[in-house]
Amino acid sequence: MSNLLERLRGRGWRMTAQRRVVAEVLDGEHIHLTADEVLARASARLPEISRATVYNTLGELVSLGEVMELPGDGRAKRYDPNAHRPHHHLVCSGCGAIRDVHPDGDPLAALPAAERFGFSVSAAEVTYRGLCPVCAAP
Amino acid sequence: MSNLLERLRGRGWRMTAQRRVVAEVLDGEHIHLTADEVLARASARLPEISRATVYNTLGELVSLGEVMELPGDGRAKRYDPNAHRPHHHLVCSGCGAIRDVHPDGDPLAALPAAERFGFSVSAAEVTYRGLCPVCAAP
DNA sequence: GTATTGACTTGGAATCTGTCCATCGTAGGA
DNA sequence: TCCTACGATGGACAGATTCCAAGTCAATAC
Repeated sequence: MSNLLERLRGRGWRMTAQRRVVAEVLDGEHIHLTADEVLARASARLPEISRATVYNTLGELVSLGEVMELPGDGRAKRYDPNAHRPHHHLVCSGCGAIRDVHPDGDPLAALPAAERFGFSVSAAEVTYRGLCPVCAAP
Repeated sequence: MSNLLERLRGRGWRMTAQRRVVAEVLDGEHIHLTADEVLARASARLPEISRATVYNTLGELVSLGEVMELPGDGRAKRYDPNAHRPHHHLVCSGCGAIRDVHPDGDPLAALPAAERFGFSVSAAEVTYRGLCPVCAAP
């Protein structure tokens, strides 16, 4: 992600302090923050950043393909910066922790033509559910 | 689903007109209604039913494992009554139409132990995305 | 059949997410 | 350095869901 800012600048993105901070907050592995969490972390570095700007910037990063939007299991969507490397997600039913995972094979291949209802199917997202070591312990 | 009411009664569910109507509304194949749509259809049969009751009843059906909750691609969650028969979903990126599908094999098997991070993984949900025949036609 | 009681329902307020908009500020080119 | 178009701001707004206090009723016991 360190070169994300370079890439964005190369695409004609106007660089501002706010956008830089949002991009920095999303840097790392197994990061799956809600917009509100992004706002909280960004505010710690740039207190005057506004909620609208966080939403705008996240929306732009998503449509640029740099960030993946995950349908929230609870209410809020989560934002995953590893959009350039295809992966799926493993979610703890107890505490909600999320890990990026890489299953074998292509899940798309498992859907027979007879089950496609004439759709042109282009992608498959897999969500695995279970209990993390901590929540499974009691 | 016709025996859903029997099963619920057997589990000690207190049967009320409201709960019966909500359960009836969810009867069928390829049913994926939002809470608001459930309310609208339930109101047609029982005009005085309240929104809160619909949410309460849907929440109970979900925690009883009778109904599956689908994270809404747009805003509102959708409720799928076929929870007793495992299946996955095919969603049209154009119009949002949803079909129940049954891929070959068990997607759980595709996740190697090394990718499970110590979780006890118990389920996998697959969402296929593509364009339905109507939306694919230019 | 009637009384009883605790679970269920109600409707409106509150909350949580996310979007919109008019105005102000500023990055980056001239 | 100056301009200007694009970005940021914050407050209003909207949609979805949850909360709550008060009223209602299904199921059980008598």
